[in-house]
Amino acid sequence: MRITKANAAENKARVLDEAGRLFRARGFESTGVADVMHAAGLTHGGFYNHFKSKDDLEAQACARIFEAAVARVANVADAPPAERLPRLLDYVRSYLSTRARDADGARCPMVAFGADVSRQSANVQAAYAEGLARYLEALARAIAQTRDAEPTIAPFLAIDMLTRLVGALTLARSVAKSDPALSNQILARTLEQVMEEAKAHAPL
Amino acid sequence: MRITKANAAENKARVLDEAGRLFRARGFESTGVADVMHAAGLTHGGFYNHFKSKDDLEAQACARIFEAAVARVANVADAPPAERLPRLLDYVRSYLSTRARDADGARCPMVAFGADVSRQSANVQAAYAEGLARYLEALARAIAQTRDAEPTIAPFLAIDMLTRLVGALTLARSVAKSDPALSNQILARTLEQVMEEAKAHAPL
DNA sequence: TGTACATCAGTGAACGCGCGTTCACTGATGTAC
DNA sequence: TGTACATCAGTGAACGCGCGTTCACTGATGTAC
Repeated sequence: MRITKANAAENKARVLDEAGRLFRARGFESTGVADVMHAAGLTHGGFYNHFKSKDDLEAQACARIFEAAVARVANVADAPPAERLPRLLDYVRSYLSTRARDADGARCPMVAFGADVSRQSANVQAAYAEGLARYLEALARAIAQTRDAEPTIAPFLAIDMLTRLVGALTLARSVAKSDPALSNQILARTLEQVMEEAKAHAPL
Repeated sequence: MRITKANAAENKARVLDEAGRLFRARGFESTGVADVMHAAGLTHGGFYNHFKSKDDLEAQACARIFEAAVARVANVADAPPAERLPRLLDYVRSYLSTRARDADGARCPMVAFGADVSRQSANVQAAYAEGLARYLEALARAIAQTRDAEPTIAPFLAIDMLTRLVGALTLARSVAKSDPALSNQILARTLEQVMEEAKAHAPL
């Protein structure tokens, strides 16, 4: 039963969304092609009408996830001037919240895939690296706009902030079930430090 | 052909070492029980003489890896006073080196397993959480000894340092092949920042 | 605009293959006398 | 100390099972006239 071109495109988009969700929640290795297709309401046989291989799906899903992440950061930079710092702080608060930690899969691809990307194919690594570069640019732009001057150091400040966010959320998630007190401590301490740093050089 | 008790214990230790190496290089899911046994020079059938399940192996390997990591950090704290700060700086330099980044598997279990621990069984998570707690204690002790006073904030400083180390090495490893320039930048920037922070409050 | 045919997204069964786990067997070690 | 037997670490084949991928088939859509 052939289907409208538009319908097929919708189906592919739904498959990519479900893949992004499942890959982040269970990892690449533990998520089957059939799982993804069924989550999208399809049977698994049709998978290869849309993707060359599971690898191809991983790479495309990766790119899509980063697009969303970059859009969220761009939302900070694109705000009216007075809103920028508050939005940046909101972003950090949300990133390091217990709610984000306790979600089934990490929203942030760096936290969800971190250790696994370097074990995937070159395709996936390329999609990931391009996504991360874009993400860091967006973050640098957002940070630059919450500061008076020194736009040249913004890329470094973006690295500083991102390493702390990724490290803290990764560690907090990894011990969340077995040592919730330590997990909370890691989140709280890092939130405090990152917020302080973000506000330190903000314009009045 | 039965074997000496001592020999059997040696074999188990060798299996655990190989498991630690392979799990860190390929991840839990992509490392088979048979791979581990063959790496240790044994056939896979005997696996269940030593371990209840693959899960059990993962948990024991995790514990063993953290032991080694804690020992390396304790080596800083146990040094003669004048050697402590230099050793701490050496530890950080080595942790954030391109050599550590380019190794097949990350030596640090937080970087190697980060995202995956929360997908493993409760056993593995418990072993991991206990290991991380011990590691942070050792790091706090090392940091406290390179500072004049304020021993109460050492645990927080340990969290600060560890989140940066883990975040930076994770990110640097994930883009090492596709964007080496960015990868180097992340390592270099974080090294600079962490070193500065470590030296800032050191006694003269 | 209407008709006839080719296309192709989706279906469901089937294929190899690798994995975790089990099992019958071996024979030197450990132990009870 | 020596002997006889039970133990058990290691072997290699076998078991299910789930996975990525392939395939023959379906039938509505898209297209050429």
